[in-house]
Amino acid sequence: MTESQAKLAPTLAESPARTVERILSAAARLFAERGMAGVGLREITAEAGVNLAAVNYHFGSKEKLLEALFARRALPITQERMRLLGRCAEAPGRQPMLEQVLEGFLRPAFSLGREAGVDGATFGKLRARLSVESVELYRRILSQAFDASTAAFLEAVVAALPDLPRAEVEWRFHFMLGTMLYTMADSGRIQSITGGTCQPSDAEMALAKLVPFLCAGFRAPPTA
Amino acid sequence: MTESQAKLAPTLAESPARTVERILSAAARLFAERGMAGVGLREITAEAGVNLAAVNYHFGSKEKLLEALFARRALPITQERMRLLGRCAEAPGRQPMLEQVLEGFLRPAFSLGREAGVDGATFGKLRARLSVESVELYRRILSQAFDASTAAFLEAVVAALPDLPRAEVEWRFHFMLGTMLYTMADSGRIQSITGGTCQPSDAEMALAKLVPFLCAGFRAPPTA
DNA sequence: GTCTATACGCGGATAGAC
DNA sequence: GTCTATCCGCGTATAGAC
Repeated sequence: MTESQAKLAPTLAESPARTVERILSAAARLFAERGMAGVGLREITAEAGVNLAAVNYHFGSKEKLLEALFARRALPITQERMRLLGRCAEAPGRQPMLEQVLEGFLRPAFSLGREAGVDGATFGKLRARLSVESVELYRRILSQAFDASTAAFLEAVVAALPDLPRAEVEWRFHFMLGTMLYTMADSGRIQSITGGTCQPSDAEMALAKLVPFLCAGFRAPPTA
Repeated sequence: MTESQAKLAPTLAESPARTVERILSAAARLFAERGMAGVGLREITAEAGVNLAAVNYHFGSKEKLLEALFARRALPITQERMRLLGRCAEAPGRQPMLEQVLEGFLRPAFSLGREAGVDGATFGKLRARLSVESVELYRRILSQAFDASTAAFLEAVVAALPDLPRAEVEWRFHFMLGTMLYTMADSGRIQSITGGTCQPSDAEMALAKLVPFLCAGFRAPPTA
């Protein structure tokens, strides 16, 4: 707390007063690995090396802890998304507009979030789980974190496909969310079916396969 | 249990000895609505009108109950899938092979499972939730229920796209699973973003939008 | 302000009475 | 076969140490 502590901080110290960070870090990893219901506060606090009650003191509840964790991780993703969207432009030598927009939407989701010891893929799993739940709290968390930037991308796709009715674009955008989230979830199903030749955990490969697939789908003729 | 009971069964009876059925029915509805962690055994047994311990007596555990429930619901889906796959054929006046195969795969998932008071959509939500979890038990349940029929459909898609490398087909098949499961989950995200014009809960509409989108994606040129 | 020890109520699970 | 009583671990709340 005081400056003297910071000055004297030993190399191998327990990093006192960083309780909040330690909890967030442990919770991020454990929630993402085993889900909200699969891990208890006692395990989180043990891993973080703090007292059980610290979670409720600093965050208020297990759910609020998730909320805090999520807000922190989602921000860099949406920021990077908006930055990439701003860079999209029709120009000779560049990819078509639709490809640029989809890549701008998908890449941050796959590659970002590597802070505080939890990589982006792990956070992606947590996000994918929350995304299929119908718990009101989870829907609120996701809405708050992603709706604004996602809506901006939907508009960009609508603009990139002027001949497609808006309703059609919305359906296909919904399908895109499905492919994105299911790939982030890395459920192991496709490996189970094929024997492991296809590895959704390879983010760069997933992007390379996903963007052309989705663009072709978006460009299909409108449904009768 | 005995024949005499069946003969004398009163119209409004508590249906004794149908305890197992009553539990399965209640659990199917509640699990699908609020997820595995969101509902307790006390609520399930109360709804079923049976004693708390009956679940553990008849099934062994909450997880085993889920397993039993899932096996029962998945079977009609895979059976219908295989029946439709057998009917797929290249013929004048019919849709192209790929469209037939995808429709055969997707339609039973969206429309089937209406037994014991729980409609297909509700079961679909449960299925979608399990599908993004990394709990070993859930993976085993899904594998056991769906791997065989799914593998058969993967082969059919490979055959319908002879110019596409197998690895490419596998990636796209994986993407298809994502669109299917996310649509079944009916997460409310697309409604939240668009204001509700697109309704994934409309199974017939979802199929009509999904099949052309996916076929176009499958038919995209192979990735470099 | 931070953190700890401790207690309460509820969850799934189980042993044993009937 | 069925039910009651009980167990242990969970999230949570709080009193008080530092």
